[in-house]
Amino acid sequence: MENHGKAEKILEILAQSYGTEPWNWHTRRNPFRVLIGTVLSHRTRDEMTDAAAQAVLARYPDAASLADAPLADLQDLVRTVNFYKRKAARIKEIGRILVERHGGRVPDAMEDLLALPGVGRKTAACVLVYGFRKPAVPVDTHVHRISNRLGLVETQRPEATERALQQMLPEKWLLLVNELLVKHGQTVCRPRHPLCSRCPVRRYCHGASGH
DNA sequence: AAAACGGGGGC
DNA sequence: GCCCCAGTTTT
Repeated sequence: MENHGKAEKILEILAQSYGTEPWNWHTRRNPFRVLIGTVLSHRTRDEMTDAAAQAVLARYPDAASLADAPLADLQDLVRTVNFYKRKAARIKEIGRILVERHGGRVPDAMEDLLALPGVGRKTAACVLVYGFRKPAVPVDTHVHRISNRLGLVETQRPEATERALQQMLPEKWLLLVNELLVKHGQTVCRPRHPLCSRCPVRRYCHGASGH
């Protein structure tokens, strides 16, 4: 209610500050690309992830080819991302499961996505909203922290933040809320030592430090 | 609820 | 050298 308008206002300001350019593996409505790119991105800076994701997807553009990829080649292609050995095995296994259980395609149900190795709610939400344009909110540590700091939610668990944001936000913002809050979280509203004096939405913020 | 996983870039 | 990072899984 009160927060509906507030959330939208905040996102409008952040969109002006940071732009609305989507992350590159989100640019196509391709659930497979979104899935693989997002799994590779876990706990890894996006500039490290991008080249790896592009390389994998260029050589293995679908589930069937990924399932048959040599593990050593996958490891080599994704060597720049964090947890690369585990992730190489995971995306190969994801390919195998997609072929075996889903006809080689990415499922569009949260429950099916969560059954894939290395896929939690955040990754599943990315696939749903970026890949399928279905309503979902990817909540990572930035989104959770900033939503609380701004007083949009008062939640302990990310899943509660996810539900609240999805209810609060008009559909047009679902594609952008994650990227805008992540960008804000990386540059200004950092986990420690936030740069509140430079914050474009500080007048909405409950947790501003140093006034 | 907290720890483990696990590695390269930036300061 | 130390600290950080678009999470997920396991204890």
